[in-house]
Amino acid sequence: MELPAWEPRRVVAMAAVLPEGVTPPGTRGKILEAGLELFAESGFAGASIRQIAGMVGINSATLYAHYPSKGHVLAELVRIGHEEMRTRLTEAAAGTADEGAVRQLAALVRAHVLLHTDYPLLAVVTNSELHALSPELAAPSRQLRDECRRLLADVLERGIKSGEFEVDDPLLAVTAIGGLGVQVAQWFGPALGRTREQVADQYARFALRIVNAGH
Amino acid sequence: MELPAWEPRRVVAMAAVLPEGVTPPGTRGKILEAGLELFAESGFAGASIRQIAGMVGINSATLYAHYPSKGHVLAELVRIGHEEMRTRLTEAAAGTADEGAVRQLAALVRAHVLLHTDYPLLAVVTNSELHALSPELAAPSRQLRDECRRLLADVLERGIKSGEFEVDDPLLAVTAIGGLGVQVAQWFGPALGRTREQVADQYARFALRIVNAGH
Amino acid sequence: MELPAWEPRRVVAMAAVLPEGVTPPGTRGKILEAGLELFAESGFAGASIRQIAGMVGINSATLYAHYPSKGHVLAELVRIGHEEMRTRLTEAAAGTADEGAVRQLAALVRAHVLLHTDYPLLAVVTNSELHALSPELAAPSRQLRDECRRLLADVLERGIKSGEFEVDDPLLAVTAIGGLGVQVAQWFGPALGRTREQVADQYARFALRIVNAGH
Amino acid sequence: MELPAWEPRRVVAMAAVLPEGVTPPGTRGKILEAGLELFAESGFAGASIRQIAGMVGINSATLYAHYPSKGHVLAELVRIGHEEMRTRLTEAAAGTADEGAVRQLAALVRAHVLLHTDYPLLAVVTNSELHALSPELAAPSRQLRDECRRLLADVLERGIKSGEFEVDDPLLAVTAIGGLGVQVAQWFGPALGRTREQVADQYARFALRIVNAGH
DNA sequence: GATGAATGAGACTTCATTCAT
DNA sequence: CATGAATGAAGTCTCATTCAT
Repeated sequence: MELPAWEPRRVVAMAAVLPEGVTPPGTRGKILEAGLELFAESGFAGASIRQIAGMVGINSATLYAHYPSKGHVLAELVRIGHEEMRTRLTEAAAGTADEGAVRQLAALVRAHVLLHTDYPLLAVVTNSELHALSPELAAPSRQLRDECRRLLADVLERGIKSGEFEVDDPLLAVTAIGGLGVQVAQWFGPALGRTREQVADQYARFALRIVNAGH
Repeated sequence: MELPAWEPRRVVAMAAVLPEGVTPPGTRGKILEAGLELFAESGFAGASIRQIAGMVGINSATLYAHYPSKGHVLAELVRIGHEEMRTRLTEAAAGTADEGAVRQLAALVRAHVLLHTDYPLLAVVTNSELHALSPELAAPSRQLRDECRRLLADVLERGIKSGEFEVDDPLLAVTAIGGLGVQVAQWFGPALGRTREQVADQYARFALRIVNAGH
Repeated sequence: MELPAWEPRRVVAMAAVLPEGVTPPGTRGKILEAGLELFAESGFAGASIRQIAGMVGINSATLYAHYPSKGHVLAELVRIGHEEMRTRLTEAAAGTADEGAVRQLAALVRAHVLLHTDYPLLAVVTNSELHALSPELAAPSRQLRDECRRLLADVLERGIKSGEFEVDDPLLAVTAIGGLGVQVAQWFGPALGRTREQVADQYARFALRIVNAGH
Repeated sequence: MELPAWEPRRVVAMAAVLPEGVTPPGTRGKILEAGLELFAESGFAGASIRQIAGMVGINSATLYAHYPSKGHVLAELVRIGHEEMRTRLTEAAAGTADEGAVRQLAALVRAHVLLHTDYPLLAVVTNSELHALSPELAAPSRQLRDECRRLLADVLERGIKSGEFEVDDPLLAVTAIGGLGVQVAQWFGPALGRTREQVADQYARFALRIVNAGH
């Protein structure tokens, strides 16, 4: 097996893409995209307001006409990331509510993985920079995050109750499955030679095996 | 299922512990431990030389009598982390060389997980701050990291060849399994209510299921 | 004797009141009042154009439709303050032109004190922020100020010549008497428990004693 | 009477002199002196850290090796000023404790005036920039200030009780007398053509007249 | 009149690092 | 081995002001 070269960077992907419809118009949106790229690459502390402004092509003071502080730029990114996650997972759960836990878990994991293949930068920032926010700025995102964890835990519980899943330690299982998707953002890219769908399907199968579905 | 409260911090663990026998004596060692704690909590860019010195109880200028730069402190931590990983994985592989791929994979995953339960701060720094190092300082660690990935990949290939494992996409499987352990560092702690052994055993089972061992 | 608590603020009074008939109508007047309050509290350098605009409820750019610069707001306040002083002192002098120097000095000091009890914020700004103006903007106010000092000096000279006053050092006397009133603006307020008239009468007596009237 | 030209500056004096024995040695002392001059001339908000550093001849960052913030420089100046005032007034009161209230009041006013002729810049900063300090930094100075006001009030009460003074409104009298000295700092200088002793003696006589001593 | 966006300058402060002692 | 003092660069953010709309 040939292992692709591993790069000591935070993310492999490069394009700072935000979900459709959420990017504010004009300068405000450009600031958000520049912040996304720089926060993903260097972390919140490692990215400077001047770098962001420079990437946008504005004076660094102009940034403050759009966001009251560097933290607010991160907060908006983190909020967008968490809302997209909540939307996608909720839709996945809702779309399979009438089906068994197996299909619902698969749908959730697929959605989770696709979120990370589609917006790897956003996912990295969302997952690993939340700690840099003040409690007030972090609060909305924390709540969304809890909702998502709950969603996955509920499906697991449902499958266990119905006998579809066989799990020794449900908490560890939900943690492991949730972690699977998170990691995707750090290596998914065109160099991998696999489509987003292929990765999502494969990871859904991994998740089903972890819970011993079809035992 | 009750989900433990999720905290937006980089690590749950608190004690800045380094593997036995590798901590330099005296001030040099204290600097390393302080750096470990601060880099884990705030990242390389977010931690300052004065914070480190303050935690050690020395003047920030004194730090330069022990390390030539802030980057060298991180580099030593990252090197220690990678060497510990290499050592543990190599020993796990060597100790099961005469057994089947199933037992060898289990041993590798157990070792990988235990590395992250035993040195969560070091693991976080090792995994997520390597990008902050210059290529020269990062080079030794990159090589160790490749060795470890190779180790895991080889076991997988062996198991596939022997028919013990049944895997659609070996690369994704090795990636997923490797990622399992990495995540452990971010949430393992006493509040979890599980011992390191319990987590390691469980995760080893997850890995075996992912490769469909005992199909 | 119970000393009222001393507060390290520039003024005790709070209402930003301007003399009747001099406040420009509309936004222009509101800017002037906001500037008065902020310059009195924080000084010219310590108050920002945005604070002023915020207090008025307009955009900071709008301020420039009414005044060409921050300095011009201060200049107008300082001019108003000096003109009010000149008006009041001139009237006091004119109203007692036919009486003796004793009554004229009393009238002048009373007027001076009442000016400071009635417009303490304006007096503070007028007295202590003139230095922040460019020479051109400060020139008109400097002239008014000289006129007022001249007015007081003339009464003193008259009283000395007539034998009503007995003064060792006229310059020091006029300086001390002038300084008496200036200080009033910094502590006069409702908490003092004395009316403006009481303070004015008392200070007039102090002035007469300083010049040894009725020796 | 010829009135000396009045300058719209905060102080007439120029030399940034601190009381003997209180100036810290080396750079720390030079920073204090530069801060004294600039705060007196432009106020706390109007003087910049770079101006101070420039006047000392150091990089602005170096200032922070000696004082933790701009506010701490002002706080030390204000403290020195208040301590010098307390020392001088206390000595004046103590040196005349065995004499009558008349001589004690004269001694106090003389001391107060001389303080302002000797350290006019320090007096201006001490009197008019205390408001710029945070409550914590201002606290020590506020206490000293209260002590001094109490000292003057006590002498007045003593003189009233003994019949040496005849005062309608003691609070206004103590306020007026205290204000006399404060103003001195703003105009005393060589151009005045009077020595410090002459001004102090004259002002002491003014004070005694205000309280109607020798009626 | 009023505004949002923009800017160059500069505010205070912290950064990693150096060096004489 | 340790330090205090120093520095140039850079940090985040606010300043007064301008201009097209």
